[in-house]
Amino acid sequence: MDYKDLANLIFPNVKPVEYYEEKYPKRNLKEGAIVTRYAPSPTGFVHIGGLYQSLIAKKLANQTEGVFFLRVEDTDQKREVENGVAGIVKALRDFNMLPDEGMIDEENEIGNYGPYKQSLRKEIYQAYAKDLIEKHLAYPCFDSPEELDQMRKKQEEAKVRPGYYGVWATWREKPLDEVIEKIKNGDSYIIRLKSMGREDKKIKHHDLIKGNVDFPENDQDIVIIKSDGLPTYHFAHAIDDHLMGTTLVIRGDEWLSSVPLHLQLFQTLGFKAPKYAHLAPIMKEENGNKRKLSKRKDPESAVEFYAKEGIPDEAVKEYLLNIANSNFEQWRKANKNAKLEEFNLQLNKMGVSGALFDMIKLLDISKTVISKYTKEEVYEETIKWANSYDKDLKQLLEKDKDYTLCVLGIERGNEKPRKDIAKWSDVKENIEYMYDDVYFSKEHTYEFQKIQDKEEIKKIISLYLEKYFNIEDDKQTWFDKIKDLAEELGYAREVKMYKQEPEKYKGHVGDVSTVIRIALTARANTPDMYEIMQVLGENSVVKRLKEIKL
RNA sequence: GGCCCGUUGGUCAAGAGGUUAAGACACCGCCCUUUCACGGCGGAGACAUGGGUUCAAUUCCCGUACGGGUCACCA
Repeated sequence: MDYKDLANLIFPNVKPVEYYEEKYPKRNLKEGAIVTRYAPSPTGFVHIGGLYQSLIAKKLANQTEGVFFLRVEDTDQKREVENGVAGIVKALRDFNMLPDEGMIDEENEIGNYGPYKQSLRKEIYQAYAKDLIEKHLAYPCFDSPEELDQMRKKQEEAKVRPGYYGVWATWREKPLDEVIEKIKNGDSYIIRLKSMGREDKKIKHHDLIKGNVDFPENDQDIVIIKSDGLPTYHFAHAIDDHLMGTTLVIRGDEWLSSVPLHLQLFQTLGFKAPKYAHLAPIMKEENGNKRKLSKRKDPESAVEFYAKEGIPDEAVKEYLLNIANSNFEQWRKANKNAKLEEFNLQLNKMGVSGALFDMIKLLDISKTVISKYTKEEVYEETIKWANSYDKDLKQLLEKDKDYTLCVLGIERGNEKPRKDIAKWSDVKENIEYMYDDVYFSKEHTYEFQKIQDKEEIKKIISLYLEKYFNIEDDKQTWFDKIKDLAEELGYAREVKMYKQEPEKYKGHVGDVSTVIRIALTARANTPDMYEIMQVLGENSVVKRLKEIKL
């Protein structure tokens, strides 16, 4: 009996590794092309950090004419969630970030380097594990989880480094007979890597984001195949990214400390290691401390949150790019209408420590993004959102599409477009009062400001209607007439005049126009009143002003 | 605790051995021929800390504090 026999006993039916090396040939891409991936567990939940990773990965692949693929890491069956893959694909689709290769829905995939779902690659991992066992670079270990726990406790008490290494690695050099007997006996076991690393030696790693980082070598005999026959993350990572031709691994920096292990794995398997870029996480502040955005505590950690709020995917991506490269802001300033695709992302410009998530900044970006939309785009996007989250709004918008377009077109499409919509869920509040049926179905409390006297208010409104209101007027005429109205009632026709000699007037034109604005809309703040009147039309304006109950 | 990483205004951040230490968001004030939003102008506000090295350090080195990550048959 030798190690070859042992390997055959453990994995009698797997193909030789050469088969896979041939089946997945080197990719034929141009020099410098980056092959990278997003490799989530199929929990169905996509974290904003996952989107961030994907965005960066996809961008780098696109920039270099490389490949961005989606691999599903479902080797932990306990965490499996139904339709988890579909949830991930949907999130990527919503953000227009579908991969070039990999899973495209729950079951299906595209690309020549699959399967892209790890549970379907079981025998591939086993083939390589078998190869390692043959070479005595891996071995079965029969310690139960309970025994390992006990060992760890002992190590803690003795104040030594915990783990399966050195003298603690009891199954590492057990006599073959004993091992084989246990296997034949049907005992449960796992496969461990036989680590050649030494803790007192350093390994150098150059990370594309974090820079040069030195670690002690890995000397732990880590598990590569679990007792259910599936690989651990580490082993699957090495096999998959080798076979799939990954050149750059972009992942969260919680993996940084696993780099020595991963490099060792690539080396032991005879693979060329990819480059790594470890991303700083997106953080949140709590009680003065920073912590990662949490799935449980922070709704904004879920990609779905943004869809629900109605924040356009473009805005979220733009915000993420802001965090990723600080020169993005400059670029955006110089290229106001350029597409995100045109921005050149650079890994070496990424921050090394986690940024606090800033919703206010996101909303500011979103406002700007939306302000550039045409009224038709606003209409379409709002309907799309309302269809899922606000049926009443959908109905309101669709009842009279032409009218709605006029409402959405107010102060839009010019040099300095309005920026009052930060998310689609703002739209309702912003436009509802422009619809007569909604407007008249509600009781309004008119909160007048400087001019409170009811008689005065009535006088302003009635005089305006009798003498100055004409829907046909152009903007300048309309404007002049408001001034005339103010003047006739003893208000300054220019604010400046009032400020110079306040004692001469009852107030100024702004006070008067505010009365009309509030009487017309029941709101103190609105977009340009001339445009509002034009959209409402003569009948509505007259009706609103006449029927006001003070 | 061991091992890694980090620390520039409230937030995101640029930056270099010698700078008046950028810019964006937020905040405040003024202006923009009537509100709000936009836009313009201006304001307040920062190099965690102690030692070195140096003519000179926020920038380089060491320590301290603080923060983050990691030490599974989870990824």
